[in-house]
Amino acid sequence: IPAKFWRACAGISAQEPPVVNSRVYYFPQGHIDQAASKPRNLSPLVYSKPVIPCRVSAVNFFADPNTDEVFLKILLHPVAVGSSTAQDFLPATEGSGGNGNGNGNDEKVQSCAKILTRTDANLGGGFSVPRACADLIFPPLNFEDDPPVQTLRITDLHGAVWEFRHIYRGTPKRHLFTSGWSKFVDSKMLISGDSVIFMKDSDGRMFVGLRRNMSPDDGLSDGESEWLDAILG
Amino acid sequence: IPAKFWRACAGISAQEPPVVNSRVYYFPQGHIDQAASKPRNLSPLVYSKPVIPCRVSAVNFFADPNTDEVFLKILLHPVAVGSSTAQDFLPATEGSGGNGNGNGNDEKVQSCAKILTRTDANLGGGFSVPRACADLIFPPLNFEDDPPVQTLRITDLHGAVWEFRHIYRGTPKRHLFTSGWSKFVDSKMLISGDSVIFMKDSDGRMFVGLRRNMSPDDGLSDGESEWLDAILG
DNA sequence: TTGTCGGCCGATCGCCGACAA
DNA sequence: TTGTCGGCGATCGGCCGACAA
Repeated sequence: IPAKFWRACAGISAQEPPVVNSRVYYFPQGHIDQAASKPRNLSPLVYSKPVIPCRVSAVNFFADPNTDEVFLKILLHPVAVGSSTAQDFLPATEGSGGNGNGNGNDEKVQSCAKILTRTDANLGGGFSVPRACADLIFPPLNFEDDPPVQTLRITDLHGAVWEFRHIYRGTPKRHLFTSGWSKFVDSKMLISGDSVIFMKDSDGRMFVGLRRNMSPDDGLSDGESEWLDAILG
Repeated sequence: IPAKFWRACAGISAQEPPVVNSRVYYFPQGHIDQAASKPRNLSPLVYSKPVIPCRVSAVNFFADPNTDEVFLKILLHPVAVGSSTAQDFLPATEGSGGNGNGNGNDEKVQSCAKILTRTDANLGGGFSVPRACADLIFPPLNFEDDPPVQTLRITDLHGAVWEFRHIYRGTPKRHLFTSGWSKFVDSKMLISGDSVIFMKDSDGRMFVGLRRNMSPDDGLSDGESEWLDAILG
């Protein structure tokens, strides 16, 4: 997926991806400790060392086919210790060689994220569209219509297109998604606490990405929370 | 699973399972040709031979955890060619040594199979219980009630219990499953042409097994069939 | 005896404005 | 501006007898 989408979906709390040709340390034991699946195809010699100086030879951006969660694949090559200086290992924010990430087309992408409320995630319910999202991302409604309404076609990070009925109604007036939203929540298995990120590129095409809630106690109904509290004391 | 259930579910067209200690021929190439997954852990020497005389050392009965389809695991041990006679390789119907299959408790099991009609398989619909099934397998209804009705608890081949509302009604009167049937069809992903087999052991406990339809053109709606016919000419 | 259909009733889905935070 | 709720209309699941094969 394009780096610009990755940035928007990873969110502000995510670390900036490393830059191609920058130098980093690889900690084999830390990798083993934190990785969900064991690293493969690495010689036992690698594991015997506490730290290995490396050069970032490639950074690629992906979205998980099942969960839509974004992640990176970072290709590392070991380098001789003598050929580097301490400065090379500082967190790089600008390319130290060939303004990298294989993505020169870093056009501006407007994005708007929202954490889903229980009402948003409730199946059969709709989605309260944040005002900023409607103004910045979606095509303007014709407010002479009563009610103003349009059907949006928004692409997810795998290229699948989702349709949402976008309507401006109620008292006081507000932007809502109705038809299509429920199917999206169901398909993506979204629960309250998760986030959706709506994006628009310079051509006006709209995209939607997800960020799953990592806090374990969230995404439960009030009843479930109380029940859990009772069990855990 | 018990051999008696396996027999009932495999049906009359299935070959009788081999008997323990009987002698059979193993055809490696035939195995490779017909098996869905390649046989493993066999030395290349085995594949080089067209046929290998074997002794059946174990026969075990299983039901696929996902599809409920019954199958056998037959453990073979190669035997020296000289130690056998032609008679040993005839299809055995009675044990040639130690009345086998590890299942002496072959009590009588009453069973009744039915091929599902479109109406049976239609989600939201019921199930027309064959008269023989109601008479032979299920507990008798109290025909003084109006309508006669009971809830049956029937165990599948994995030990899961399913509830069916069994009612005798309509004009003319007939046996039907209503509540519970739809969920069963959905969970087991049954389509018209598949079969259900109801069984009762000597203790009166009821069981249900499945047999999937192997004919490829079946299980389609009329519209789908016509459409397929049109494409295929 | 049993396969298929139309009717119909109740449950659920999902759209709505009201209201308050 | 927007989260939650109750209302309620449309849709669908699923139970029913009629009727014919």
